Amino acid sequence: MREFKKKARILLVDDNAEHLRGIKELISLETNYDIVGTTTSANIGINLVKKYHPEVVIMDINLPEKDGLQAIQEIEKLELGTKVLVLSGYDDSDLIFRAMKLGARGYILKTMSSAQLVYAIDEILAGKFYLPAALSSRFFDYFQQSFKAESASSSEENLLTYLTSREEEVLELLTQGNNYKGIAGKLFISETTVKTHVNNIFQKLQVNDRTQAVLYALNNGFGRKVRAKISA
Amino acid sequence: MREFKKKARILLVDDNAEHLRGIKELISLETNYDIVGTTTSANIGINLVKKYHPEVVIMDINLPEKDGLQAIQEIEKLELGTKVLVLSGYDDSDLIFRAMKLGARGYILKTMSSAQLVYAIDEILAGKFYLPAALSSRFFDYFQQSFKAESASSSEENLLTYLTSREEEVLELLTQGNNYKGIAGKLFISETTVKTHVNNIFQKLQVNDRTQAVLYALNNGFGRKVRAKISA
DNA sequence: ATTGATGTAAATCTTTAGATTGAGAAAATC
DNA sequence: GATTTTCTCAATCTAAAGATTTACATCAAT
Repeated sequence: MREFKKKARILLVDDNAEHLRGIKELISLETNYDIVGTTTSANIGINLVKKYHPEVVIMDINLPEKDGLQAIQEIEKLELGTKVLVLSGYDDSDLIFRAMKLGARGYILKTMSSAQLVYAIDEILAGKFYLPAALSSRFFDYFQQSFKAESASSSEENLLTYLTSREEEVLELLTQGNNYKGIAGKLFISETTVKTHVNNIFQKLQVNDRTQAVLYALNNGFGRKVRAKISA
Repeated sequence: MREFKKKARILLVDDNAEHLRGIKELISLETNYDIVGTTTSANIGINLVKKYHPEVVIMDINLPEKDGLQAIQEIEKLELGTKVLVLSGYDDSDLIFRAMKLGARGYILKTMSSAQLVYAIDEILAGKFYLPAALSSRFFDYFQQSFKAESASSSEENLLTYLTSREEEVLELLTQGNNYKGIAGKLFISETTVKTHVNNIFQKLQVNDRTQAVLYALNNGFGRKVRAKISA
């Protein structure tokens, strides 16, 4: 079934020692898994990741000392290709969203069956992502919600459309923090020409200075970049 | 099986007339669906949504006149609870991501089986989201990638931490497009004091002017908002 | 008690930004 | 062919921004 012969190294992180044993037994039944460690501490978990380079880390989120989300982030920062499967007691939208944002490959609830856990591990080992339908819906609801306010503002007339292509170039350089001299040098035109363009941009965007122009640009999808209203 | 008795109104939008007929026949076999219209035009499709208020719109993305993504956005803007299922020929990550971002409830490929299409429609009618595993993986890859650069930059030293609380207030007002006079008025301090603060901010953020300061602030998670590197 | 950080403010000066007017050349549109 | 946009540039002017120095009061920490 699977395209790898070697056993997959798995690390368990859960603050509840009993739960830890339970999962360990469950997973031990699967011959393809090799549990390289279990711990109740996020910090120890991170060190175990550094030591054993497990393919998968099954991680509880509500850990005592260190936040599970932070642990995910730190594991991702190691760039060892370690895949984190979150095993949480909470189906909170924000938790799911943040876990996935920080690099988790899957998120399942503790109430789910052992078969589902094994399935999730297999999917993740195969390079896929795994979110059960119910959690997936929560994720997407949250995801789309975070873009809603933004598209509402873009429902108004976007003044950026009135800019000429040259003005767009100038504005692009403005959004990179250039002054007149810098823009003139980069576009190989005189400084006074840049001033003309910038003044025309101000008129069209109905702003008074470059800072406001830059802010308008960033908040209205300029340069194919969008400012998402997502809490860090 | 399903918890609604009334037939679900469905609208088909696809620029390929043959394909349109094919889908129509497929869906007609399902007794629970009522196809209220088919069209090859995005604009006509939007008008049909206004007229018939279908539960589900099955929409092709690469339409001639108007972009399918834009059509999704406009349908969402109507706020009729219409659920859009994207039926696309392309499994491009960016397309999937943008479609979901704009409010699509599902995304399936034209190469998929009719059973899968029906399943997708049912899931969406039940209020869930539907993304096949392969497309889901593409989505999450793209999603996580869009946050990666950001967390990388935050791994560097964040100069914003050196600011005093008063300087943060001043910077906050700078990021709202205020000039010296505006900031002075809002903080009930003199303009020269504001200049002092602003100059100190420049020193600490290692920038030369207010535009660069504002850009630094926005790109480094100032004000609990984060700029996601996501294409519009 | 002294030190250091912070917040406030003024004075002065240089530089940049922004507003306005006018104007020529090329390209697109009609 | 005439007209309109667009891009270019200059000159001039006012306003704002930014740099620098000095100074004083407060508060927290040593």
